[in-house]
Amino acid sequence: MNLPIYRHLFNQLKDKILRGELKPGDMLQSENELAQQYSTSRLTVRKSLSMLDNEGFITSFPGKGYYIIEPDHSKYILLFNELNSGSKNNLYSKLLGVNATNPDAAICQKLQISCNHKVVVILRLLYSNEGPIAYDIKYIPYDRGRPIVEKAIEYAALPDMVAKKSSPFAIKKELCIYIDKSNPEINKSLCLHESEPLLVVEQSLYDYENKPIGLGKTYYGGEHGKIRAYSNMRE
Amino acid sequence: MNLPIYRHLFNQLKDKILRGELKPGDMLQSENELAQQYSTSRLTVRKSLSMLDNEGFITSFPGKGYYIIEPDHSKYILLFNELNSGSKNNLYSKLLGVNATNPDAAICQKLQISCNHKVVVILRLLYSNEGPIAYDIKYIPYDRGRPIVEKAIEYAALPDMVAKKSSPFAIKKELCIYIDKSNPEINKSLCLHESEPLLVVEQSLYDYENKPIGLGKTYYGGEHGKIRAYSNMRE
DNA sequence: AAGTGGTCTAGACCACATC
DNA sequence: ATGTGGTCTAGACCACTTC
Repeated sequence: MNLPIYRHLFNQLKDKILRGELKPGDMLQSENELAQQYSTSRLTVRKSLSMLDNEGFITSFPGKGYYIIEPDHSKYILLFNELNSGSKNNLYSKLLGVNATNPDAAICQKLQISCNHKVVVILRLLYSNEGPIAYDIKYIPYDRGRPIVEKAIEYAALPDMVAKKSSPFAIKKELCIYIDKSNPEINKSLCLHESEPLLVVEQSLYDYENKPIGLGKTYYGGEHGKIRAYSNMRE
Repeated sequence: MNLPIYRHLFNQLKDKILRGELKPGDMLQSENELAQQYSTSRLTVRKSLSMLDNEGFITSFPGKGYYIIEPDHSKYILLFNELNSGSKNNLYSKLLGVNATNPDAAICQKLQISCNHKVVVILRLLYSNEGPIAYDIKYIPYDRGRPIVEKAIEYAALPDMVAKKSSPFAIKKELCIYIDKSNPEINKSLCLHESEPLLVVEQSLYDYENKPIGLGKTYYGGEHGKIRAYSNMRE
């Protein structure tokens, strides 16, 4: 035990919120009142309150006070990495092919390039000990001096393929999850007998000026197509 | 302009990180050094650094210093509300039916209740000006004094239906996205001619003791089955 | 022993909201 | 005029790491 004062106050206030004693819209005591009650300084109280703010429980208005927030129930955290599927099973990756081609119009549009712009296409099969899991395809515009190392191609997730340049923080990502029919190529790789609807996770990567720098599609077969997300409430 | 000092320092450091001048693993200058350089106090420096910490750029180790973090490229933010589909189109809700029944074994298992436990089942159709979007079904265990108001049934999202008791913060959510075939009932509502694979968003709600308090499934027809998520990089 | 971050105090001045 | 939160100072002591 022997928590720091700010931790103690934080826990007490958070508890009141979680138990419903403090409801959305309610105003908290002022910083000075809390400082007196807990026999501490204003800074220590502010530390507790800023933590509650960071975790989405309260906001403050200059000259007015602190208020309990109306929680946003639509927000979820989604963890997605095509090479690390929820860490439930070991996932392996096998390179099926790499080539530089002119992709079709839909891909060109998504990458915001002209149709004669060369694109590196990387095909991979993702599988576990029990068999194939997903068919994975990446499109990376081929330009400037951006080398793609062989090892990266087989064992890297999309962000790590393209984020070599500049900073790994200067990257924006977008995910789109939808249904698409499999094609003969995918059927063969995933051991499907006929064309089936598959769950597709499409990953778009942009640099800091919003220029597309990579596009990935992962087609999950049968029972493997389950994407999960969680509320970000602290443990 | 005239930003506060801590804001100024925060921006400068964040810029260095985004431009790649500071890379993952690099150590920052010490609090005292930064305080001297910016002719300010240690507290002001600490404010900047704690903001960078909160936004996932750096960590600190007592006795050692501050270090740039290896960013987690698998983290996404997913916004889901069955009644507010990305705010692109106005979405309406029509109540198809409400009844209290004993649901099948799969539902009972997910709600962790016995098979003779009554469950309130709510069926809704979600549609826009252009036609039906999704078929929505909720399962809420019927027990204790938890009244469900009529208006809530037609116009509320699942978290708002069940979070009346205690605090709206004391709720854990889980989302699972997968493919399922439509049944005749769904076909009729969504104007489908035959059984089709649909994108399903399954929402599980738990109270603070991890007891299930609600289950929702939303079946999206055709082109409407697109779920998006974004990296949490600021603005 | 010296330097680092973690916690904390006792003040100060400001812009803002309320009355 | 008073109270509120927002910013900031100049100290202090502690536990920790490194040398």
